[in-house]
Amino acid sequence: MALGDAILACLTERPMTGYELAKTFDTSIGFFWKADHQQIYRELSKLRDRGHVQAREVVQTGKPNKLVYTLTSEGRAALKHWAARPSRPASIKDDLLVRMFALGDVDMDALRADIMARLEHHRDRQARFERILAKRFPDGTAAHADLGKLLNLRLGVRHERAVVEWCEEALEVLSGGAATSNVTPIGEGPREGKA
Amino acid sequence: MALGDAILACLTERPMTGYELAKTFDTSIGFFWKADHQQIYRELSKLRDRGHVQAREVVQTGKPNKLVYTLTSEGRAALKHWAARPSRPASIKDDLLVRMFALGDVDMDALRADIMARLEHHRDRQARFERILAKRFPDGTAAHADLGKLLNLRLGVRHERAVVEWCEEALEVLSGGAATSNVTPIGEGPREGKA
DNA sequence: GACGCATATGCACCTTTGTGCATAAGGTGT
DNA sequence: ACACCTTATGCACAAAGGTGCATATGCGTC
Repeated sequence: MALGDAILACLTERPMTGYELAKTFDTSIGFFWKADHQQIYRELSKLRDRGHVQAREVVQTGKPNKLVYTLTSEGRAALKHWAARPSRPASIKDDLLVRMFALGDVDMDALRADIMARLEHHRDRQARFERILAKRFPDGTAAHADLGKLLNLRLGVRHERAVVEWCEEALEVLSGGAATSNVTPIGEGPREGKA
Repeated sequence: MALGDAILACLTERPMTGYELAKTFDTSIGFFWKADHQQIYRELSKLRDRGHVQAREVVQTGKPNKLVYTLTSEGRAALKHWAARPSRPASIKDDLLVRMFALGDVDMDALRADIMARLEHHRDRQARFERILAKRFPDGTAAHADLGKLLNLRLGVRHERAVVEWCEEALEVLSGGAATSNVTPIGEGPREGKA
């Protein structure tokens, strides 16, 4: 039932329609929690049934009427209650790692291409997070309620950076050349960050 | 259908029973892919129906007979085929990040306690990965077929290290004291690794 | 002797997630 | 005129994942 709570968390910011929530899940909170619009609409109905959100219909012309969902006090309490229990660490569950595990039975060229694509993907995300950080929190400071968002972005940067470094290492190791050696202790390599 | 492929990947090492696979999913490959025994047995039946694995019954006394599953050539081909398509990056989906996002509506003491528990958890995992690395790959070298396992462990170390550093940062920022400031560029802090 | 633990397999149910499709209207491009 | 994108909501079905329970037995231990 974590998606429901993620939606409640979004609605603490401001009331939103399902459509807006879907977009939010494509950007800010969606960086670490993917959900498409069907899931969100379904979950919203459930939350409404439980009384955690309240829907207000806004009549529109030309477009279908929209339902603006507001967090109720019950919803806020439910979120607080949920947040009070210890979280459990999520597992990584990445296809690529399964491929790596069975590296002996895998086409190496495809694997290398895959890692290269991933490298770009994670570089992109790292850059995106850094851009958002610089824009939303230019002094590295935030009001209390926004501290979590700042920290989430910083985790994003750290995580993507770690994966980027790993992709680079993997490509080097798998390049065939110095294949089986020259692995250096982690955290020693050149570091081109904002140094 | 990724769990099925993860099982096939495990079986490239050697034939195993469902029970052994469940244990494997608790240790090596399970560091990044959790699955309990029910899931594994279910998936094994499916894989057998598809002809990707073959079951051989081994009669035992005192214990229920066991079914040793062997990867068939069809299974190996299916794995290869699956591995050839580009992987898609997994999202993080961590409860803790949702809590952080809604930080204004959350009990701060519980949140801090949660982060502290996580810090320990990730430190443990980092240490475990480093221990396994040192034991299985003492020279940082591996035969081709094992390179993926080495790299996976090194990703594990990198990932856990990133999260550990973030937990420390989060605790500092949320400690109330210098609450809203003193965030330094990432990748600059003291680094107590094997330096 | 009762209790739990390791070995070994599995069913049934429920929740969560993913995919495809449907509706509805205005705007933009060709 | 027709195709396609954006806004806005939703159903139906299938696949995947998680929880609890059931079975069977030998071994150690309290």
